Amino acid sequence: MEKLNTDYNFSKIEKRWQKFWKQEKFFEFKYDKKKPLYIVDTPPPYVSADHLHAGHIMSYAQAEFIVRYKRMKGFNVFYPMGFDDNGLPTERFVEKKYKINKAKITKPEFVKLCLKETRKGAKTYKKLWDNLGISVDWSKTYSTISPIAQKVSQWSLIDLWEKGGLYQKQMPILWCSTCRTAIAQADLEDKEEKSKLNHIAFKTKTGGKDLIIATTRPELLGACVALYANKKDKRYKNLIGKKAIVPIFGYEVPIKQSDQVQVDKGTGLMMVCTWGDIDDLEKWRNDKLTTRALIEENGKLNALGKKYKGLSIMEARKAILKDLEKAGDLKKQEKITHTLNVHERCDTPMELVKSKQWFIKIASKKKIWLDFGKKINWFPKSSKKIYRDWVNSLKWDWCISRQRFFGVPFPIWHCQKCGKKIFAKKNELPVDPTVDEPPNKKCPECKSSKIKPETDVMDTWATSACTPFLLRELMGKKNKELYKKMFPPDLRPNAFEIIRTWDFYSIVKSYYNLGAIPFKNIMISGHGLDQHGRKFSKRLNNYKPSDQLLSEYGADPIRYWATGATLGQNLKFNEKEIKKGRKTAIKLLNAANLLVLNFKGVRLKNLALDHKILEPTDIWILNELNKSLKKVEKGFENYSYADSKNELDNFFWSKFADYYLEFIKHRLNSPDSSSALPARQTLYYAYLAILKMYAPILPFICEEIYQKVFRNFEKGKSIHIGQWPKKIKKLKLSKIKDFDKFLAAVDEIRKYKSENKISMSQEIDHYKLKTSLDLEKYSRLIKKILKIKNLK
RNA sequence: GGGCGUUUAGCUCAGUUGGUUUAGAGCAACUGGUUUACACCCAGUAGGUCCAAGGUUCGAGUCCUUGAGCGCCCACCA
Repeated sequence: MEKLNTDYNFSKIEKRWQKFWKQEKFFEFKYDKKKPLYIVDTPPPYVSADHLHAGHIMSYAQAEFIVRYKRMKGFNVFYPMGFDDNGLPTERFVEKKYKINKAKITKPEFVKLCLKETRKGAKTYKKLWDNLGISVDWSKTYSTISPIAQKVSQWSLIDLWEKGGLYQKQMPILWCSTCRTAIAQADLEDKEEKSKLNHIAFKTKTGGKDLIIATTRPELLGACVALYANKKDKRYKNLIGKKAIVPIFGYEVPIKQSDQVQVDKGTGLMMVCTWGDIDDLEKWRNDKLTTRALIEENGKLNALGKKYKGLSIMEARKAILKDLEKAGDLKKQEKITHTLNVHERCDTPMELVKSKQWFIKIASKKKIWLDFGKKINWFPKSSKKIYRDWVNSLKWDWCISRQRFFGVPFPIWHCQKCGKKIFAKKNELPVDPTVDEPPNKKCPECKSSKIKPETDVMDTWATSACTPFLLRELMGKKNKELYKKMFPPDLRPNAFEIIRTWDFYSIVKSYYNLGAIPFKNIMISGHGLDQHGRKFSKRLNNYKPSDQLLSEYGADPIRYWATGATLGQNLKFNEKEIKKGRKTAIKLLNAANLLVLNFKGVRLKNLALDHKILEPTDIWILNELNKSLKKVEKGFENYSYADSKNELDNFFWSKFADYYLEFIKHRLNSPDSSSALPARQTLYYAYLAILKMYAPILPFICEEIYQKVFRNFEKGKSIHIGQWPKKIKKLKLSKIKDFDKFLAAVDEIRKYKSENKISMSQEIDHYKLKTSLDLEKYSRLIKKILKIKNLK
């Protein structure tokens, strides 16, 4: 046993064991038939790693407590880390960082930059996770642009096609005119914006009164296809079925009725354009209106816009309003604040544009998604509702094609002659149709060799949603038994905001591709917030970079802070909680030193608990240990690491340190070795159990103490592998039936001394107990512990 | 407008399926303590109309109804 330095030099300690774990490859997965598997499908973070903060630390640490617990429990844990480096988020990051003009850069040049940033980001993350003690198997890393991920992702797509879940169609779709790509419903976000409600006059053919409509989007005037009023509205009742003339553009549109039109909103008369919003789209579909699609994919007005052709949306808005004003048709402008759907990556208001895109059928299968959701265990339970609500709000099929550079290509070619879609062969993946030839180089239908590649790439989620069945590919198919066992994974941990994307899409893909749920359990974490409860953000400048946090406080104390949030709840950054973690580490060191001190010169045999010689105090603490162990286990089993930590703190600080250690000091120091031996046995056993229970939360300090104090007497090479403590059996509980009275007596005397300002170590002559206690049994002990000459 | 979460000590939060005449913890405050593991400690004290109002019950922090504040999500965007 080695004496420990209680100065707590965490950076030295952390580096030492980080190196050791790496050298010994403890976290590398090796298949072992005898051990049960535990597979974790952890979120592949985006590589834009220049803003890592306590929130990232929190959510990954919380899942990792469970990982370490399972590994100690004897599970064969597979915990690889991926990086999500393809698709729009990466492109946006690179564009911003290098201030790229997309028109002036070639695709290969751009992709090269993306890959460069990707590698950099992955490196930053790896360093952070290592420093934080995230026990990832780095030998099995993947990235979503890597060949293996492309292969799985393309396989999934072809499989979807074969199963009828995939289709391509020309229709109005959600479009981002900044990113110049189709987007999905899940990529939208709300944003409040100030705008103007413009009252615009339409004329009727018969030359009656002006018809005033109110709109926030006057630039769409040239796309107006109808006016709508409610038939209950007396003002417009007579107009229904008649026609109105669109100002400036001068063509006629029908005036129709709809119950959806609210009489008291705007002017009660609304214009429908193709397309201004989702409501327009629905009316257009239901009432089979003519199309006058006006906005192009480049976000500009097309020829239908006549003299406004080529103007951007905002330019056209300005110009049209000016012309309306000139003509006297702009009757009124109201300032309003309204909520817009914007693209979450760039804040651009979403447009509806007619375009040919690829879709996965989801809107018609809500019942299946809900059923699958029920088959998965959600922690906390309430997070299942977030999922359910999202499924119920689905309106669109999942548009998975993106008109971008850096992503997984569709493994598809189109025959120019007969229009047949030619898919790559499943065993020849991955392919890039813009580079690779289609199978047999000819259309299988019409034998034409005029074949064009599909140039779209996939939505980044279309790849990351494959991770449940990508993980097993990392191990290869050689071991068929293992391959089969590796799906579905046991745990998916992630934050609540990607339930509607990563989790939902994973369920969709696993349903189509494998007919099964994608994971058995899901734990949902909250956000890390600043001390005022605000999100960490660059703009607010309200966080310290994560590497600075680590070098300032150490990994173990920060991990301790991360246990502070109840599962699924947000957690405010709290320096005091970090300090509490630091104190716990130091207290563990000090307690270990007490142990070392009392084993000095003692022959270290008979360390196993000998139930024949245990005294009531020993039995009591071991029994309390049993109780705490059960609660700590229950906490980890339910992904409630916070409960585990609270129970553990209570046991270690209050019961073990403040009571038990005080109770046995006199025995350890006494020459009466028959009493010292069971105390030593119990001390050794209970302390080691505490250390093991803290290990998932404070991995570094626990390994330090384990290696320096216990390793010579214990079989385990590391505290982290298969070392979870077991319940102590055969305790003679009949001996401690009245022990709570003894504890009450101790409290009573401590209080007496404290209130009378007597030091605990100062001996007092007499004390008469109020607590009724078997004095014959306990008075000797109490006199020793609390220094009393005569006790009654 | 709809939904979800949240509201408990000065602060940060626990409080399992309703159940002991006294609602917990940590931090902060206060009173003490050289107690040879630890002052990064120990003993103790004080501090609460459990957001509000109603209801169910022998019994409500916990269940129901209504309302308010805060946070998030969704819809409306004429």
